[in-house]
Amino acid sequence: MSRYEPKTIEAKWQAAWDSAETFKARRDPSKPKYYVLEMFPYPSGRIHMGHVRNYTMGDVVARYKAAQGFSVLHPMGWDAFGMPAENAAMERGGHPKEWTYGNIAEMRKQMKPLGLSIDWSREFATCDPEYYGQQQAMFIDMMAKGLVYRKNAVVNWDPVDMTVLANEQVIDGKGWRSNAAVERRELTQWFFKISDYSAELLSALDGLKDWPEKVRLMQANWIGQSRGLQFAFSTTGAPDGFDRIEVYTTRPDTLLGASFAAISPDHPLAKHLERHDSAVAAFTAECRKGGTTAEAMETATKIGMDTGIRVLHPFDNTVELPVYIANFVLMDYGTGAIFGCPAHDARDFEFATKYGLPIPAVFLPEGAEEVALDEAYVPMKSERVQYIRGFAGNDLQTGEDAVAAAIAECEARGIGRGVTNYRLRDWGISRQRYWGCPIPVIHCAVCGVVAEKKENLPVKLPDDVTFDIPGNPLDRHPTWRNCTCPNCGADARRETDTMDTFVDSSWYYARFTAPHATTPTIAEDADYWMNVDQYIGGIEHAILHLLYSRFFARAMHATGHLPAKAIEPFNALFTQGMVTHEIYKTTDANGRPVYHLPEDVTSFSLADRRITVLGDVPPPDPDMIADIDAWLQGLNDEGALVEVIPSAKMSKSKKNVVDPMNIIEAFGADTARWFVMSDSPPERDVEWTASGAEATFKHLSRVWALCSRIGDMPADHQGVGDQDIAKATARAVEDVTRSIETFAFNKAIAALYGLTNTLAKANGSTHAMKHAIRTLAQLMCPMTPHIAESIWTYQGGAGLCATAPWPKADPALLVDDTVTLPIQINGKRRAEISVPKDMPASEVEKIALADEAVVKFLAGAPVKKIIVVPGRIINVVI
RNA sequence: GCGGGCGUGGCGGAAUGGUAGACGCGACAGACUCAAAAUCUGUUUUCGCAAGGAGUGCCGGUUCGAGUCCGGCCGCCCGUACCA
Repeated sequence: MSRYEPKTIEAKWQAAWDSAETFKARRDPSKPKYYVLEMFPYPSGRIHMGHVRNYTMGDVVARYKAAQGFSVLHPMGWDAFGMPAENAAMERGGHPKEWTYGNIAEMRKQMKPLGLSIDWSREFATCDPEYYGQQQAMFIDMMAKGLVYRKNAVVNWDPVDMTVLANEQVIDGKGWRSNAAVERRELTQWFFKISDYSAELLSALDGLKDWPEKVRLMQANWIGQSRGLQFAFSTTGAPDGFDRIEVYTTRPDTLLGASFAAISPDHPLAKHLERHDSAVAAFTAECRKGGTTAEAMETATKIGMDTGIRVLHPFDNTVELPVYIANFVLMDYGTGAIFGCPAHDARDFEFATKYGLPIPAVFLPEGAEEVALDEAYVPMKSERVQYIRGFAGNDLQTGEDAVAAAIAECEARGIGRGVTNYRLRDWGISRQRYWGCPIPVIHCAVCGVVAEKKENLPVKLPDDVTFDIPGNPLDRHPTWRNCTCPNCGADARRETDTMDTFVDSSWYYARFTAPHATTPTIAEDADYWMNVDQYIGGIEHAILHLLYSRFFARAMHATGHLPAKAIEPFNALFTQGMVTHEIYKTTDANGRPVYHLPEDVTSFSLADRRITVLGDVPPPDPDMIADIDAWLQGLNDEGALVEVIPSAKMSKSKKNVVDPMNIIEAFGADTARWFVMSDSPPERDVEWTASGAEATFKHLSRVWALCSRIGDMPADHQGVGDQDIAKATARAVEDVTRSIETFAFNKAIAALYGLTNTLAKANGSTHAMKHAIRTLAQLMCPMTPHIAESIWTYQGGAGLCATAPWPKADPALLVDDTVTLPIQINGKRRAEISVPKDMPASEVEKIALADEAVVKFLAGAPVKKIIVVPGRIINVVI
């Protein structure tokens, strides 16, 4: 066996897998199936270490499950629509299509050398007409089911990208991609009725046992269920048509603490008033101005304007409350109007204090006397309080009980009704962009909005477009835009909005089960392959992508494209951490930071200092160590001292990136794969270090050398310690198996180091050594499949290592005949003894008490108690 | 503010309530070498020559026994927010 040359063997084995179609997913009713999916990439043009980590994790699971005898589906595709392609076209010319498919080809070329066990025959891009045509078909089906609608809506308008953003895409008042301050505009938009499923999307979270608790919580908070009372105030002095104002409250138990009512600046009453009253118009304009930027949100003070209108308290018509327009009341939550209870709401308190409104307390801490409040008293709803202005239930009760009693009482009196509210809004999917899935509808002067006929699908994007003017090229493309009505044949006009790219990624997992079908899915394939057994991706998709996918699976079931069992499409979810790297920074003459690529700096360890300098500087003479500073001063610009900023997410602007291609070139894919799986637990960030990568390569070289040594052993070599080798191997099988099952890849790798070290020191018989290293190859195969194949073949393994059944540990080898038991005295470890594993506790006790060290420690003191945990520990209490 | 997570050697991190620090990095020493690199063999929580102490952010509790469970602090990270 020659030297370890990853390049040679990796290309060789990848070709062997290809020609054997090792990873082709086959529907095999005789086998259990396993569907592993990693979140598919956006084709930005280059793969990064995050991709390597994500796809290696999925690959470890896929290869392991295949070895366990599952029929595995492990596909790959491209989330290929979206703005960057258009931006590239605007900046550099060219066409989004060419840019996208060029990037896909480039990234596929970079991904293949990783040796992932992917069924590439199922590959597709969401911008393939074959894919988005089926998406259009489903859109039409969803229209028929009433899951799609159009409405005028105030939307978040991104002035840079010139498009509408969903609420989910607005972060701190800024566009999630452009980072530009979002404006408000009113447009007619297409929506998916995700809110129909609010209650179910929330309650079904409980069933997702194999999802991270964190993700379930984030989704639950996003859906935002609340229970409260909706009721109407009667008004006095209001314009015609506004004799009632509906309000929603989650604290109806505090109704007798009401001191004002407030409506949103976007409330219909406010809009009516502003048309007739310039002072109101000025005020509402003021409210709308702020409130988008991050600082404005932080510093926003509560402002209000008394409309002069009064409402009557529902319990007492003689009590009148003023109606304010207030900037902190949101139109799109509840009814856009509130009643203010300053005593028990911090926000209302601030408002009432500012405008001199009364602050009557409704309840007090248990046992307290009524005193003037200097801040709002807002106890937990689970806390018991003393009601002094209650109207339902006991005087002493918890907030929860009081709310329930208040709702019941109000319903009985006919004042309002209990309502469950959700924060989740319908999903606005219209985008005024070119590079997306066209919404397949036609606007006809006679028939109105009509769905395109399915036989005319896909509604393909036109190729002849330009991006020299901002806005949507589809809008100014007459031959594409003009069409005939599918209903009446009259001249009509195509919808020019395209779909949010989150729609594309909301069902790709289902499409992988039948990627080239002429319907969105095929029942038999979906039945066999769904659900995704293990989904792997970044935590950044905890809310949007995963919530939309959960909705879409339900919609696909409702429209007959997925079986009922697939409405929760992802059985298990794993969210992996990022790959981080140090940042190397110097400062230029103007004091501005300058960042340097990892390959452009050199680090040394000198005494207890770590020195990092620019350029490829040879390490200092050991004699200089005494005077490092003098040595440093002797360096020119080339060797300037570099500031090292620890562990940050890899980012091009900070130049702390390591190109996976360079690593594969230098050390091979197996090294890259092993390194990203070692050290850190997969859910945490992993720091990429050059020394770690090198150490990995050295380790794989050692394994290679070990394989070579075993291969050179004479067939009749007897050696010693075969039993120990068999035990160490069985132990490793057990540990690696359990670790992979629990996603503890770092621990699996630790166990593999352990077995390698044992074998390197062992001198067993040729037979025992060969068996052990073949097992080692199999255990390494999910992580480092190429070197595993070479070892497997070299040591006489049959067929491909990738298709060999996963090794099983002989349980007899996992238990030792003798065990070492530590002896504690009063909980402190003082000695240890070695005893046969099934020695009765009474015997163990005797031996322990007779132990020399124990006798010495006891010093004759009487033993109060002795605890023997079989096979574990002995504790003597004195 | 609210919700969640996490605090263990120089570093990344192990540890079903049962020998704290597996495994890796780094460092140190030795072998090989004219020398260096590579490789191999050791050592490496800390105080102590040793015997023996101490030790998992801090304080307290439960337990024969606590990194692990409970209560209270401190610190860091993530998510989220005028949600009535």
